[in-house]
Amino acid sequence: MKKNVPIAIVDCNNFYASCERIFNPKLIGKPIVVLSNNDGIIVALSNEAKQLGIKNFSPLFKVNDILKKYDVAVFSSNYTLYGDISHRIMISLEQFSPEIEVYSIDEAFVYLDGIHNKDLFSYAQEMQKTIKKWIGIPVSIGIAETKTLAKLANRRAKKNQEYKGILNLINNVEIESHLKLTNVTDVWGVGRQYTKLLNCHNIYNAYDLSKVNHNWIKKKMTVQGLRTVMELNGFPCIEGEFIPPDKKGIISSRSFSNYVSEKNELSEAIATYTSRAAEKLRMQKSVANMISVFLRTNPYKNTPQYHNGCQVMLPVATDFTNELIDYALKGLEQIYKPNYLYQKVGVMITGILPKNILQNSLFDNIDREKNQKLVDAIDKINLEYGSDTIYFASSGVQKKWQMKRDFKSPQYTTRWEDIPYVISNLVD
DNA sequence: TCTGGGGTCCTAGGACCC
DNA sequence: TCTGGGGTCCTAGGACCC
Repeated sequence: MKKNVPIAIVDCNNFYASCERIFNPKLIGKPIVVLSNNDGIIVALSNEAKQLGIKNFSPLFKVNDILKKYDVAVFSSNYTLYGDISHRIMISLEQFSPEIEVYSIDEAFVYLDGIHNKDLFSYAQEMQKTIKKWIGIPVSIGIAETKTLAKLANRRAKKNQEYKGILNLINNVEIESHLKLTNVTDVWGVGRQYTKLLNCHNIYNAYDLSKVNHNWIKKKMTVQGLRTVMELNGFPCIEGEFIPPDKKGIISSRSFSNYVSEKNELSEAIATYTSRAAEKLRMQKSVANMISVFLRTNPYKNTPQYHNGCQVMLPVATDFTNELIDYALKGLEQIYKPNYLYQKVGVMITGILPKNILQNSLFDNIDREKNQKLVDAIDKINLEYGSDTIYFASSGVQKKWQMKRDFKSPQYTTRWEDIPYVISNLVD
């Protein structure tokens, strides 16, 4: 039988909080929290903050008192910074294996083909030390024969001080006890709904789950559930993706800092989000033939509720910002109703195709050559001088509705974004 | 007063075709 | 009165992930 390749999952500890700490040594040993967009909820905590009993995903207003009382350092999220740190970590990991699968901003699977089992632990220690020394971020590493088991090992490594952040489950005699000590809800692929269902059938931990009947689990949790069970038993069946595939849908949406009712302000927001989505579309060298627009009031609030969305087909697939904005605004026109307190709007681009196979249409009356030069110029300037250096006037200049970021840290690693003046309205 | 944003995969069911 | 079988494509909705 073919031997499985050892898989390590390298996961940054409290990533966003750790990023904020790199450039601010005064924060070592101090509690830190990082907020979501719009400063709405907590999305990352340092260990010290966790020890104060603060929970992830708590709304800021519910924990304000405790934050003040313990002098917790609070940051708005700074994704430009975190993305840059993430990139550096991934580059460092390439020293250790030719096969790295970047799984999220703070995690990567590292395939350790050819490393003998007795050496895996020290190899992982070397990775951990390197990332701490070069970048300053602490990581935990789980090693196993499948991704699901590696994730489980990682969790165990993180939760138990004595492992110092590394656990190898390959040929590990205690594997059964590790499975029994992992709640089923903490298994990769099991969320809230499935936890409820499994608990109803007396399945409480990863070990219980590994023993279920395959037909039963497929019926209850689709083939994805079956894959999870197989993986818990050491049979890899979740494929790696080494080259990230093109996105099939690109969403851009934000909550407003204050409620918005006016159509012209909603239009500005839609134009702004469409610009972002179009930029991403061009980055992956695609075009799209559908744009959806959606809006909604605040579901938590006891005010008149309205949410709606609509899809607009484009006659010719495109990646031009101005064209996409035109169609998005037509969509808004269809669903907008006055007098509601809107909390959020967004756009989603779908029907995505590679640009290089784009066919010319007989009915196309847009000067595509001219538009191409325009967006190329915009992308080039925004890349060099920071995003939003130039933008379409329909996006608005004042942007009263724009999200809150009251606690943002400076741009330590990327120079331009925070430079305070902006060349606006060069282009319409 | 204040509750994120951006994705993926899978299935069921309807429309349509021969 | 009788009312097939098999295939494809699309969409909506539900689950999950970070």
